[in-house]
This record gives sequence, structure tokens and C-alpha cells, in this order.
Amino acid sequence: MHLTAGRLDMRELVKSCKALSDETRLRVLNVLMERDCCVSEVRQALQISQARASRSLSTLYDAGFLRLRRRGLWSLYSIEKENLQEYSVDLIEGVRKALKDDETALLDRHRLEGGKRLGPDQVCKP
Amino acid sequence: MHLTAGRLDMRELVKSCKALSDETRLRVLNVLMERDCCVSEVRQALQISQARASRSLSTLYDAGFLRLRRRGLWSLYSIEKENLQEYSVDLIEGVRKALKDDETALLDRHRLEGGKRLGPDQVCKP
DNA sequence: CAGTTAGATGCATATTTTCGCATCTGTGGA
DNA sequence: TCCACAGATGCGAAAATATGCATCTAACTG
Repeated sequence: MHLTAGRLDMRELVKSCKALSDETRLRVLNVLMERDCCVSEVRQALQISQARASRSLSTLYDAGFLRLRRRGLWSLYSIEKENLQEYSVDLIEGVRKALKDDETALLDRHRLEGGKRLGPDQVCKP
Repeated sequence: MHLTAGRLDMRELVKSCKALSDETRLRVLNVLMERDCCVSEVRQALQISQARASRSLSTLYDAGFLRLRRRGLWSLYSIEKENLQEYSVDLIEGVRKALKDDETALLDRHRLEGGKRLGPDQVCKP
């Protein structure tokens, strides 16, 4: 094991916390905890604009919380598990606990289930 | 055990994450992980203005991360342990891990130790 | 009671962030 | 090759933040 010797972790941490400092992005993370989603699914579940959904996902991605797989026209986002920073595991766990019983979070998750699946699985043939 | 049924946790969580989304405040939290501090000790360790130290502490306090004990002229801040939200435990743990080896954080902790103790313990007789 | 000291806060300013609208990009289908 | 659709992004306006300076408050001291 080489010495990673975190030197500039402060900036990284600020970036991570900033990414979690917005209701929309927390709601996005919340639905992604249920299952992988493409942008339009997030948009539907949260009832927000396309641009807003896309930007929220990008921000979370840039902060290292998400993984992105392109499938044809779709961008399939999921919570990063492999290359997640150690401290990010704790942050995400905190978010999960906090939103477990939150009204908005519950509603978003409900809409995600209820909404008809528009994801790449139905349409895209790799 | 009554049903607390966390309903409005989203706002709380956003507030908590916002509080952690600033380098100064993370540095403050970092030194408080070493030991309880009054405002001027934080100011010295971080080499920042009095107003900035005071405001940073207030913000963290309002977010529920800190405990405050007044001792005469001094305000003694410490990390809240008793009444800390469950999810805040994870958030703080994440911060601790991230800053463990960070250069700035190390320097701040070093200055905290080195700095002559101005705290209430020397001065205040309860 | 007046002076001193630690800390809190109002105000003004500079910076950052959010978000809709419109537009651009890239991929797959006809 | 042209069209349609998912998603990314530039831009500008509005809102939220951070922070220094000066000032105010409260508590101990003499």
C-alpha cells in the first residue's frame, strides 16, 4: 500500500460538502440510493426541469459521488461504490440516515417507483 | 419510544451540509476535534479575524454541531456529543477522516497546541 | 461606577451559487 | 443523410454567502 498522504483533502472535502448543500442534489442522491437512474427519470421523480436534473447530477458526479455509464442516448447515473473516497462513505451514510423518513424524500422515491421506466434497458440494444 | 417520524429532515440536512461547506468552518471543526476552545483560541490557531472565528463558530453551533458553555467572558465551544443528530455523527466522522492528514488541518492543530492557553481554565473561577 | 476585555452583530461589498431559457452535441433510427 | 430525442452547457438575472470594519453587549476588575 503506497502512501497516499492526503495533502489537499481540504479542497476535496469542501467540494464534497458543497455538493451536498443543496436540496435538489440531496433529493437526487436520495433517488439514486433506490436504484440507478438516467437523467429523465430523476427529472420525473423530482418534478424538476431537465437542465436542473442534468446539472445536479453533474455536480454530484464531479464531487466523486456518482458513477456514469453512457448507454446510447442515455446517461445512466449510479452511486459510486468502487472508487468512493473513504470519507464520502460516511457523508453518504449521513445523508441516507437523515432522509430515511423525510417527507419529500419519501415522495420522490415513491414517484420513482410509480413512474414508468423510461431507462435505456427498454430501448437500448448494446 | 415515541414516533419521532422525522418529517422535515431535508432542511436540517441542507443546513448541516452548508455549515460544512466552507474551508474556515471545517478548519474550526478540525481544531475542536482536538479539544474545547474559546473563540480567541480558534482565532489564534487559524490565524483569522475575531469576527470570522466568532461567525464560523456560530454557524456550526446553529447547525447543531457544537455545544456552548459560557464561562465569564469566554465562550467555550466544543463538539456536541449528547444531543448530536444521528446523521451528524456520520458527517463529522467523514470530516475527521478527510482532514486527518491534510496539511492545513495539521498546521492548525499544531498552532493550537503550541499557542499559549488563553482559555477560561486559567482565568475563570466558577 | 468607569474601564477593560471576549465575543456577537449590523452594514456594505465582493464573490459565489442557483436556475430557467435557449442552444448545442452526440447517438440512433428511418 | 436527415430527423428525433436525451442530455450537456453558455448566458444572464436573482438570490445567497462570506467577510472586514466598526460597533455593541455583557461580564469581570478596580
